[in-house]
Amino acid sequence: MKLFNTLTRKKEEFVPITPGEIKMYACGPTVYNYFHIGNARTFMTFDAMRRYFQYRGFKVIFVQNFTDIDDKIINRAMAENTCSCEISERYIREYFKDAESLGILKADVHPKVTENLNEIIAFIKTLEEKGLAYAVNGDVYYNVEAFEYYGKLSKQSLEDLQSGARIEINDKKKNPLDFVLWKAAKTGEPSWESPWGMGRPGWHIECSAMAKKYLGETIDIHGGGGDLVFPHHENEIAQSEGASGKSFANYWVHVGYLNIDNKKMSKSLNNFFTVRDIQEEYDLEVIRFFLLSAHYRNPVNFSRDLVDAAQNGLERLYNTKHNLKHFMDNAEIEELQEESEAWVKELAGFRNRYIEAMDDDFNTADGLAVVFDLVRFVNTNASATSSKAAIEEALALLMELTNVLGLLEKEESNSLEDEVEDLIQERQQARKDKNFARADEIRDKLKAMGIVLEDTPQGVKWKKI
RNA sequence: GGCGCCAUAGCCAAGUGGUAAGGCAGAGGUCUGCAAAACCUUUAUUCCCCAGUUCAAAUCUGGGUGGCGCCUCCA
Repeated sequence: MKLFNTLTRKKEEFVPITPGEIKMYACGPTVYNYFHIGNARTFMTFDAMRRYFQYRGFKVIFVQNFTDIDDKIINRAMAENTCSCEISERYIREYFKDAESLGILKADVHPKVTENLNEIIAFIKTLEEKGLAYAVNGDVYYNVEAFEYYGKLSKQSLEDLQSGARIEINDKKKNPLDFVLWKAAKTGEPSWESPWGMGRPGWHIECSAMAKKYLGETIDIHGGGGDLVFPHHENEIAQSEGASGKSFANYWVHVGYLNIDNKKMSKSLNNFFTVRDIQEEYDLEVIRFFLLSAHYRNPVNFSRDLVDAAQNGLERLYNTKHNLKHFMDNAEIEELQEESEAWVKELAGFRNRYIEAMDDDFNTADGLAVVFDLVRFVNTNASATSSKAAIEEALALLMELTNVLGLLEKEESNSLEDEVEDLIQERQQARKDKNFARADEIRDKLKAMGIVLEDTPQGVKWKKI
């Protein structure tokens, strides 16, 4: 299996620390609002990667944090005249709702900053003892000049970074690039006791502390959105490797941006759509499919037209699933027969091609292309006259390859209201009587109710839209 | 100024040295009472431009052009 590593800017053969096991950490959201679909892309990508690793037989331990103490949360709390805990708790709840709609499974651990203060403080103390951090009036800063590898992830030297620095002058810092590990409390803000006085942690330290607590000093994969490379992940490396003297993460994985009109969707540009917004118009599985149809490292543009196209593509997949189920329900031959045996043998080839594509740096676009090839193959070969065993195998493979990506998991209800059943019956009779006007009338009526009818040699097939 | 990414059909998008996957949309056809779904055929002698390396380049090298990102909170 190959994975692109930001640290080396190359695709590398993936070798876990412990054979068969993957320790994975992804930076989660700061919970002060619903998350936008740019965030969604990152969360969904790591969810899909995790599922794929599991599919390939790895035991995966996946940690994704919540940043539940931060300026933005505090500001929002003040604006709403409430405590920051109320804001963060609310948006953590909302995170899980949106995540579920997107088919994102819960991580093994979702640690919160506020529940890991001891670990964070201990971590900062270690850095201080090692001469990598210094306290000034209740603040504690990381001394970037004391860490010789600072810049190794972003491939920038300290000098280069400084020349382009746009950060504000702060006389407390020895170097403008020094970043805060602990902030002295301001009045009215939540704060915790520490050796440096009351205060709260800086943003970067939390991930170092929590990754260490839940996964150990060296982890296999650390990921996040591309905008975290610098400074967040660079700072995490400085903290974690400075403290342990060991490699922090062997593979750094970064997800490309989601763009609007070719511009990065970001909170600061205010050009974002929240997942909540989109959900009003689309089933979020469409978004998942849309995002998966491009390689995770490439930028993706977001527009209604593109999502509409994705919706049609996903529908093709669902149609095949439903057609196969329909055939299965109507199959007359149970056991595998010679005619089916021939094409069932070819099925495994699609799995192999799929794995080959996905093993190459998680190429979901290529993987989905294989799924579509399978769909054509199955649509061509499987029919109601195939044996049930054969159709079952085809359906199982389709489900296997799509479920890995979190697609086609929805099971639709197979019951209809009596009124609808009656109408379908009436239409069948009308068709028998060649009263096509009445038949079409009923079909239109049902369509208006969201039920689409298909006449097949095995009877009427319907689906809800 | 430093570091980096991207450019493939009407649209989206794989492919990173061996002669252009897949999806959407469009056109024609098969099936159907008509549809729907599905299937078949069709849509890039060519991969932003120029030069070079090579038996061979969308893929490698150099130079352009255009777009984007990080260096400030952001997934």
